[in-house]
Amino acid sequence: MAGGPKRARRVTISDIAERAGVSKGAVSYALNDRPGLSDKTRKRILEIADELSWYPNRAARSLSAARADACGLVLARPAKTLAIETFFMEFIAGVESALARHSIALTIQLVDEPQGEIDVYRRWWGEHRVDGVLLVDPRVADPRFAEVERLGLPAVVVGGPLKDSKLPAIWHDEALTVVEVVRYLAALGHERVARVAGLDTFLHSRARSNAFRRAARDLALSVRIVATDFTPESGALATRQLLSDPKPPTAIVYDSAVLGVTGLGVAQQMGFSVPEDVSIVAWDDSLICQVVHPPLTTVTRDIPAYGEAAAIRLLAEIEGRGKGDVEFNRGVLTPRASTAPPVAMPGSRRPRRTAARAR
Amino acid sequence: MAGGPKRARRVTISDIAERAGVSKGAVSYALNDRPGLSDKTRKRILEIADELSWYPNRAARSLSAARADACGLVLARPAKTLAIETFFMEFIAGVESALARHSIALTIQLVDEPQGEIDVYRRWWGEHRVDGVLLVDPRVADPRFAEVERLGLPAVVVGGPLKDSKLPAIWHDEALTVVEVVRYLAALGHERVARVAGLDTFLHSRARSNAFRRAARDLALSVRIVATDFTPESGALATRQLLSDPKPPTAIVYDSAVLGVTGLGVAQQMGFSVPEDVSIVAWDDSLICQVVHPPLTTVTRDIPAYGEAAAIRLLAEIEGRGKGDVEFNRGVLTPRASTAPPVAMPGSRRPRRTAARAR
DNA sequence: TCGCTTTACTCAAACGGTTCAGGCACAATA
DNA sequence: TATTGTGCCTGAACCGTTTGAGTAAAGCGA
Repeated sequence: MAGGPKRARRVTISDIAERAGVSKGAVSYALNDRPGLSDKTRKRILEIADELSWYPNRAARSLSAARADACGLVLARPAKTLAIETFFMEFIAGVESALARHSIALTIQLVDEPQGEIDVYRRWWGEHRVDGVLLVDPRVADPRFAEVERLGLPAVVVGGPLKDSKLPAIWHDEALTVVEVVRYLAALGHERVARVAGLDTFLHSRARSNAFRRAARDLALSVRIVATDFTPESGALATRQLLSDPKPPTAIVYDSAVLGVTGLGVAQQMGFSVPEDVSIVAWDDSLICQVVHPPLTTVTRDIPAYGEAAAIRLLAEIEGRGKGDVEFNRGVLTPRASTAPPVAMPGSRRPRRTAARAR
Repeated sequence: MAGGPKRARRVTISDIAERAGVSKGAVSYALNDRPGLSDKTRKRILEIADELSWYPNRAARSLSAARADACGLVLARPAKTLAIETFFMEFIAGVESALARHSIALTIQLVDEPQGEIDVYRRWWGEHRVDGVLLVDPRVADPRFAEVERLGLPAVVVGGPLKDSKLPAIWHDEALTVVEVVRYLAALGHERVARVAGLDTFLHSRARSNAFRRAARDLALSVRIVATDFTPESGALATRQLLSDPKPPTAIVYDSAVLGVTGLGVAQQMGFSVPEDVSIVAWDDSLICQVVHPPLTTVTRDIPAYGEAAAIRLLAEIEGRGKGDVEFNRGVLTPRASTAPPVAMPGSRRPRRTAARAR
């Protein structure tokens, strides 16, 4: 009671019915564009609804329609890496724009660990809080898929396709893009390429690593892959490892924008000039890749559009008109100044230092 | 019908009542820990509920309790800048963690323009979709406040305090932090300082600008302020403007991490050495500030904690036990390598170039 | 034994929509 | 004229939960 804001009683269809001198049922028909009313009455009801600025009570509607008019997204990455990875914010923006068109809300929850994610799905579905969910960051032997199927909770996996689950997925061909990148580096003349990968338990990261190794071997390039946990710290470490090698790679492909930018910094700090001594490619583009010097060559995807497509597929799934996986446009290479032909340094152990930074 | 997932009928309190041989009312009392039941019956009911893995149907509960058990957050910045600013993701993480403890969902919507934001509030409140909202990025003469008050929608403004509205706000003392930063730069020996501000319509940005100007004048420093729209492009432009001056500032304070990193890049590209020729401070910290070279001196705030406090205040407001504004810990200066005493260059028009980049 | 309180429940009405089976008036048809 | 529609609308049940009113039985003091 202590001085909370006054809550005006909100308008219901009964108010409209009373005012229009008809029954609740008639009002419902009018508001939902269903047949069985004369145009005159329909128009009058709609006008009154508008005049009273009526909005349907979602709880009431959900209760009888058994729909929540909301979709869910659980993010299970540590808050620290979530924030610096622009992927998710862009993805959410895309999902949102698709859902908003259908007046469907997006409910978000952040959790610490994968098991917590499953608990959220159970609760959400049990409470009828969501009609469906998007599963991101599919993992190897991911326990979420079986649980979601068991619950009967409509879901779309972002990334895939999945071999061990019948859940629909939206994905794009990572392998083709990887081949494009490796071929590009080979064409520039690179013979020793490396990849700083993300978590090897993530399907997409693993798929890229496999494709990378294969593509490099096909082109007879020497290849090294170092795994990270997507944190800048681990990316810096990986870069140091790679560049400390007696024969360091002349091109490094990073699995995210953050890793790429971090790697660039470390390389420059170690006295390597980019792109002269080492070329750098980052996987997802982000404005941060464009403002560093040199700007990074990246693999660019339209992430908001990806999110939008995922949401559209989920809505189809919820309405029971789902039909298999969706293949999305693959990422394409956007060359910038961080990649160039390697400067030959036959036999030399020490990198050329064009812009040495004092200790 | 076309092959959508099968939906198992979900458990209701009637099922529990039947199984326990009691009425629905009794079940409700047991599940809500209300008096009027013997311990034995209560225990039995709870066991059955657990066994059937029952979850309360939120729609039904909302309908009778007139609560939505959800809070809303509308983000009205362009998707592009939203994604690169880590502030919001961190903020959301904090909000989320507080709400999750009360099993309250967070509903997010992105809109293009401020008017759309108001429409969303109207709809959300009309539909009983949320119990309250957090208003971010308060502006000068912000139309949202009056509308939210008119609706009676519980809200907490993030940033403030507000002069022209009775809405509760959570804020921290920008002026004190600004003074700390300016004093620090003055103590290092800087005599010409500049600020690359965000949108001047944002209250927090304006507050910082005012405090900045005053603090610099108090210390007899020459001061320049350039406004941006928070995009990297506008930050780059502002930096170029400032550094093209015959007597360029020897220290620039940027209003965001993105602006700061962009500014650093531009400065270095223009042949200015950081921190020798120009010191750089960025307003919010982010890992990206730490991985560039040199790492940026920043104003650090605990943003997740800020979000958490905002959510807690909002919950209080919703329950009608609100009590004025909340003052949060102000940001503190975290000095890193991007700030140092300026290198004197008496009369020289050209900056010293310690690490000139070609062209 | 009676009256009174307490305990432990039941019952039914909300909450705000949707939906379906009528019903009434009027027109068309046989 | 009787029958059959048809258009337009009403009334009531229903979705799953909360909640206040009602009640039967038990407990208790006198």
